[in-house]
Amino acid sequence: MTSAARSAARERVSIDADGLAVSKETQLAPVQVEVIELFVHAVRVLGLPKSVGEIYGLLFISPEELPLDVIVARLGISKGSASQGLRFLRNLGAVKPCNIPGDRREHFNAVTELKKLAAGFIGGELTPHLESGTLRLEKLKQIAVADTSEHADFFRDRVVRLGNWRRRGGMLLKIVSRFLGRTTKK
Amino acid sequence: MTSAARSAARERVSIDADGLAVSKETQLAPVQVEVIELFVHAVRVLGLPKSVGEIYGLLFISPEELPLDVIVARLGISKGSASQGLRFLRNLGAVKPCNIPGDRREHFNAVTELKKLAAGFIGGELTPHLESGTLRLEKLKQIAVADTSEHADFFRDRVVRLGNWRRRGGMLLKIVSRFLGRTTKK
DNA sequence: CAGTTTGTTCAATTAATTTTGAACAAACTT
DNA sequence: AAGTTTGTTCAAAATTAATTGAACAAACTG
Repeated sequence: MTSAARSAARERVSIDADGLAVSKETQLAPVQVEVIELFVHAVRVLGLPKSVGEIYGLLFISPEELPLDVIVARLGISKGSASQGLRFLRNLGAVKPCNIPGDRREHFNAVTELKKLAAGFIGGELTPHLESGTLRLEKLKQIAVADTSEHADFFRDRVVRLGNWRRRGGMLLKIVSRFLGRTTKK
Repeated sequence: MTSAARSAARERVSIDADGLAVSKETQLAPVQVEVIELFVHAVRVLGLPKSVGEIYGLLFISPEELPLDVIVARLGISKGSASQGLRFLRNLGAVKPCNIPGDRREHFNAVTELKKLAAGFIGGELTPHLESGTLRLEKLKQIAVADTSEHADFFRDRVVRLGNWRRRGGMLLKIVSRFLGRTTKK
């Protein structure tokens, strides 16, 4: 496709009632639109940008792997957003690149096993924060033992409590991973 | 304290290296500054505003209950922020109001049991999202059964998978609550 | 009751985050 | 090698979220 042809296609893009881009060439099925919206809401809860939800949602509800420029066209987002969103999702292990014979473009598949998604999110987003919290806590202990104020005992008590919270937080992440690893019926 | 006296106090407020307000009258101990910073980072991870972390952190590391205007003075935040932050924390059950005899102002205590905090956060922030997700999913099922496209089977498969995710998410919240309810040693 | 204290609300401001798009580089094609 | 495709980067623009502060109401006080 020449860049002129691409501009022509762009001009036919319109925005539907829910804010998703649609056009003759890139039309999404109603189910797809709905699933993408669901993921946009879900990633908001996790504190991730909308575009990440759109991209993952589109891949999740697409029967075949998609290259970057198709994602851009179907969602009506910028190439930059798509590139960054895909990198993020790839780092988390939420999408997998795959090669399509006879096509130079890198295609992407959604990883749909909840266990893998959770493991990626825990390892990529949660654990780093927990670890930086651990560092802060060490610093805090130093400061607390050095404190000689009237309230030193109270302060040290609180710092101990924070240590307990952190330990339980770490245990929780393990429990969550283990639970999601099981293939539960019922 | 007259409003003139308050302005005078305000003028002596300065900003330290870490951005926390300090002054002769409202100086925070180094441990306190550190704990507040720790909470600011923690609430960021949870997707809550900085001011909420500051307020909770201050109450957590204060030996006595504090009224709104003292929180405002010690943190150097606006009365509006403090009022909204306290309402949020109170709704979550993370702080408790209490009466101090001979003082008309409402004072606040931090709730420091991890179980209670988690229960409040799960009930106040997570469950509502899970429930709105449930509604979306119902709508999605409707659309999926009505789909007659080439990919109808694939779509229905995915919708079933989302239903499984949601069910497991609900179970997870219960497991987390149960775990944090236990008083675990080691 | 007139004045003060206490706390809430909300429109405007400020700050933080996300998205865009154009410039660029690398890999391929003819 | 010149041109095309594919994808990345990053400064600027747009969007979204948080904070401020002034206006307000309610509850008290003398």
